Amino acid sequence: MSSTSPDTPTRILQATLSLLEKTDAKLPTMSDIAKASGVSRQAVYLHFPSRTDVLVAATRYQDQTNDVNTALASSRSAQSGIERLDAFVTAWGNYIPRIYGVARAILAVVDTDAEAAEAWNMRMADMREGCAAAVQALVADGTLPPDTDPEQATDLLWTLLSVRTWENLTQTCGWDQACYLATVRGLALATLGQDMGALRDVLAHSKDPA
Amino acid sequence: MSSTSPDTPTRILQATLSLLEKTDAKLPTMSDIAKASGVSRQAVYLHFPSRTDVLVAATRYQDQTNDVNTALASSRSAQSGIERLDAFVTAWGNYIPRIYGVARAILAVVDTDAEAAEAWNMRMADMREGCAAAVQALVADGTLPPDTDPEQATDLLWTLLSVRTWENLTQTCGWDQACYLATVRGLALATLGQDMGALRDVLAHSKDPA
DNA sequence: CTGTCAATTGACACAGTGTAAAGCAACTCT
DNA sequence: AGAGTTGCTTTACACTGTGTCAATTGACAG
Repeated sequence: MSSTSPDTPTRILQATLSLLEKTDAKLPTMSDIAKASGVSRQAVYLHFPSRTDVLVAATRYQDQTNDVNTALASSRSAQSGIERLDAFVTAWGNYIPRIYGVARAILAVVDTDAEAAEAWNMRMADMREGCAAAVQALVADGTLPPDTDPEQATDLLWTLLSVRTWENLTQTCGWDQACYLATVRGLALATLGQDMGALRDVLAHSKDPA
Repeated sequence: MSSTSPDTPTRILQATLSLLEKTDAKLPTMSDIAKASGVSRQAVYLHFPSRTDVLVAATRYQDQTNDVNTALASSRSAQSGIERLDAFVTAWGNYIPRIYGVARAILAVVDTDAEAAEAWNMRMADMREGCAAAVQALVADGTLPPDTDPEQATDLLWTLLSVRTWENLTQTCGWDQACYLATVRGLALATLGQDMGALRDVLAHSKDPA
């Protein structure tokens, strides 16, 4: 299937992704995208009505080729709530670096572009469902601390796992991925899992953040 | 002193702040700023070389009039490390809503504008010193969990107190400020303070997040 | 041979930033 | 009072980037 070159829309998306993945800050213009795709600038408009649409389509294409859901599915098969939480945190935490280049581009235009904001919010809503499911599993186990509102716990987990948090710790503070992951796992379990014994078991085969 | 109208640069900054504080998303253009300041667009360029400079100067002006340092100073007079941490988290957590409008504007251009990024990073570096000082106070008390690297604890606290985290919880998730503050205080203390007894004391006169 | 489709070229409108220059009104200095 | 200075205005322009439009080309299918 890679023998014959893919159709133009696909080539544009692939070129856009490759542009976004090189982290040299500057966001690509339509001309950049066209040049990288090997087509004229107008040809891009033939397939995507606006720059935002290209970016949004690129994220969808990436999600599709990376198959997020498969990555996150493993957490659904976990036994206990704690294990499920940990599996979800781990899966998502390891997925973020793969999407960061594109996420950065979208996030940069989210403040000014309603359509981009919409697209990003939908994507994050999907992820939030994973958080909600993990919290529900904790509730079912009775592992969530009794004075904790599930809704609020979901918000908290969702914030902890946000791309911004990942960005802050790994990009700005310079943590490596392993350290990020260990910390975030520990934090999620410490915050949402009251059963400290189970917590210790899960953390046992995980390196310490330090 | 408010009897005579302030000089033009000041009026521009004040007008910019008032534009930024109405949270109707769209960032003001130079024309918007000029109009709101009651001067011509070119007059703005007479005092500030670029749009970014206006935004940056506006944040400085705001910090100056709000006197951040005074607000954060209270944390320095705290007795124990735990109390100091809590005072710092509370002071900063309550300061964020006051600067959010402007912060949003700066953050929106940070991804595309190196100068804005520089200005924002400096501002956040100041805040980070407060985090570092609070962590140091914990270290001095021996209250920081023994396996925790102070540097890393600072990063974590800094991330927890980031504007993005505040934005996520209060703006996107719709938490009210009291709820945000209670949660963040609890999280900071639970994560960085190992002395659970002292923690409970501090949390005693604070409403529960729920 | 003729349509049709994909893409190209070139031109244009529009918004927003930033530069430049000429003019104008008020204030100060001596 | 005259001269210069300061602060601002008006007008014009260059430049970048987005998005639209129309005419043209090349290839392929019926």
